[in-house]
This record gives sequence, structure tokens and C-alpha cells, in this order.
Amino acid sequence: MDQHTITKLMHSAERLFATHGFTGTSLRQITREADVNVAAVHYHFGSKEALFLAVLNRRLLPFVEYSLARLDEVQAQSMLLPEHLVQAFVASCLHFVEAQQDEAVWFVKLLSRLMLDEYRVFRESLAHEYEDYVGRFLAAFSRALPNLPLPIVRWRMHLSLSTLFNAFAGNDVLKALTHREWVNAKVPSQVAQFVVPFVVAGLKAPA
Amino acid sequence: MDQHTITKLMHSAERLFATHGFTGTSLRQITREADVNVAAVHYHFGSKEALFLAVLNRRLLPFVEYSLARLDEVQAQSMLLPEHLVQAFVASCLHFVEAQQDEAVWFVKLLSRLMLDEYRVFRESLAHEYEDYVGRFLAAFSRALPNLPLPIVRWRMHLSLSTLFNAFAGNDVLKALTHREWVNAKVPSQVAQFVVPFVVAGLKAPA
DNA sequence: GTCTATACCGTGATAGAC
DNA sequence: GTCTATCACGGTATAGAC
Repeated sequence: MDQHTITKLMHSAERLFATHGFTGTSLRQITREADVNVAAVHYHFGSKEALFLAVLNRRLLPFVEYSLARLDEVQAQSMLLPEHLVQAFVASCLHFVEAQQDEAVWFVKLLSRLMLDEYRVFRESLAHEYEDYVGRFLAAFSRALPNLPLPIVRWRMHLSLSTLFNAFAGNDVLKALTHREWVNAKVPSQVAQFVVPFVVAGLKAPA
Repeated sequence: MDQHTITKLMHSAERLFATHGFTGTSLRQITREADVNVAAVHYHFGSKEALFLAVLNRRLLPFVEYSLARLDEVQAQSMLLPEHLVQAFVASCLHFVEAQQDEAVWFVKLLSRLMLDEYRVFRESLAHEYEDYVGRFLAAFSRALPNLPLPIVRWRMHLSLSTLFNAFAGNDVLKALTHREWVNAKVPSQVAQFVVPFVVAGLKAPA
């Protein structure tokens, strides 16, 4: 156990940001848990915001790369169906989880927060890195759903990916209102079994 | 403009909590915007948490009541289909938005945050109020999907309601990553037009 | 019952010793 | 590269004036 300061900081920050949110986590909590000095964050990253972005990009950039490789594979097929795209995306998620283990769960929770207005401030920095990624998936969805007008294709892709993300992150509005587990899935591959048929059917719905 | 202190506080709190989150909003911001003293929150509500719950229940309790009335209507029909349940829920949302106007948008954003772990602390208080509501909707979904095993019915209902909530709240993972509007819907009834077919098809997907 | 002044502590950030 | 000291600010909560 002789990790570098930067690694220890990112590790603690990832878990704490995922659990308590950006504003809900203080630099003092992070540095205490990482067992480093309070000033270390500013020395190595410059600011709390920069630390958050670093934590995010550390895992998201490799994920995106892997995910695009899977996309290229299915695009190479002559017949492109919506389920192929969902499979490419889900397979990337599962591969990611398998490689990162527990840390992946924190990371996905962290990622699912970005949808909220609260995290608006980070969007400009993220756009530079991920604009191309989203664009390429959208083009693929257009190919796979040739009979639907573009606005509907965009909505369907948005709903599909948001639903998948929220499912993997364990975000559940029913659990929030009743404090009870209504759905249970021990591992991400089980989550996928429940969500994929739902999403694929949604994509293929008549206009 | 001679509102009561309590009303002014709830109004400001709703908007600020929705925009910046619970930890991201300070009592000073709320009281400054409401043009009341910093201590007013503690006098009238007891704590920041209690204010949050009050803001939530103020709109959610009437919504639930209305929504259950719509549910009873469709349950009275001899043939209960998944689309009837979705329609009952969506109609309640639209009725709610029409009555509350702009404030409804803030409220739905606020509500969609409850899914996150960060808001765990409120779940116990909420369970008491909304356990029955969720239970009655679940029973209806079981009736409408008689050929599916109960775990799948639960997943489908969870995915449907979460997807609808996120759509009305404007939560969009693509927008977060690219800082760009991919889907556009001026009013909630337009959102419904895009989301309802997706969700209904998802519900009716083969097991 | 209602509001105000204020206490006390934690926050992100910086400067400078080592 | 790391640490201590310190800053200005804003956080929640309370004691007490009207």
C-alpha cells in the first residue's frame, strides 16, 4: 500500500463525490480519507472542480474508446438493427464493470449525476471530449432506424441511453419514495437482462 | 405582493433546491431571495431538511391523490392495458403542470433528484407518505401484464416511471456530455408525445 | 408569535516555511 | 513535493429583543 498521492486522492474523491455529490463533499473529507494534506488537492489539481473533472475523465475516456470500437464492429455488419447498438453499449458497460469492479459502481453513480442542472458548470469542459462520441452513436442510431424522422431518433437514443445509465447506476424513483427495494439484481449483467428487452422494444416502437 | 413568510420561503427554496441541489443551496441564498431574515427557516420549519420535505410534500401529496383518482378510473374498465396505466400517470403529470405552470418544472427537477444516494436521508420520512401509492400502482401493473412474472413487472414499472420522470424533468445524459440540446420539446405535452410510445412498447416487450 | 443579531464552525483557497 | 498557518466567506443554529 504505497500509492501515489494523486491516485489516493482520485480514489477517495470518486467514492465521496458519487455518494454525497459535488457540493456535498468537502476537500477536507477527501484528503482525510486519502490520508494526505488538505493542500494536496490544490497543488496537484488546482481546484475542487478540476479534481472532479480528472476523476471523471480518468474512466470515461477509456470507456468511450472501448465503446466506439464495439460500435465500429456492429457498424461493419451489412444489416444494422437497434438491438445491435444496445448490445454494443451494454457490452461496453459490462466490460467496464468487470475491469473496474466496485469502483465502477461509484463511477456510474457519479456519471448519472451529470444529467442534473447542478452540474451545468462542467458541461463546457466535457463537450470538448465527448461531442464526437455522441455524434457517432447518433449517426449509427439513424442508420438502424431508417424509417423514423430524425427528431424521434434523437429522442429514442436519448431515452435508451438515459434509461440504461440510470439502471446501471441504481437510480430508482420508487425506492426513493418508499425506502424499499422493489427490483433486485445482484450484478450488472442481471440488470442488463431486465433492461435490454425494455429498451430495444422502446426503440422499435412505431412512430 | 404581500405574501406570508412561509410561502415566500417555500417558493425560493423550491427553485433553488431544484437548480443547485440540497447541499448546493444555502439558507442564506434562500432567505436572501425570499427577502426574510436568515433565522426564519429555523423558526418556521425547524431545519433545512424539514424545509426540503415541506417543499416536496406540498406538491407531491396533491399530485398523488389526483393520480390515484385517474388510476381508479382506468381500473374500473373491464380490460386493463399497460397503455391505460401510462396514460393515467402522464395525464396526472400534465394536469399537474397545467395547474402549477413554471413552478411545476422546478418541482419535477427537485423530485428527480431523490433517486440519488445523496438524498437517502429523506427516504424514511417519505416512505410513510408514499408507500401506499407505489403499492397500488404496482398492483395495477401486475393486472395489466398478467403474463409476466412479478420481478419483471416490477422492473418494467420502475423503468417506465423513472423514464417518464426523467423526461419531464429534462434530465439528459447526452446534453450533459456535449452541452448541446439534442432533443427539443417546448411544452410537457410534446415531451409526452415522444416518451409515451417508447415506454408503452417497453412495457409490452416479450419476456 | 415573529423576527433579528450574532455565535461558532467548516468551507475553498493561498502564501510561504521546510 | 509536502505541510502548517491563515484568510475571507458562508454554513447552520441559537438566544433573546420586540
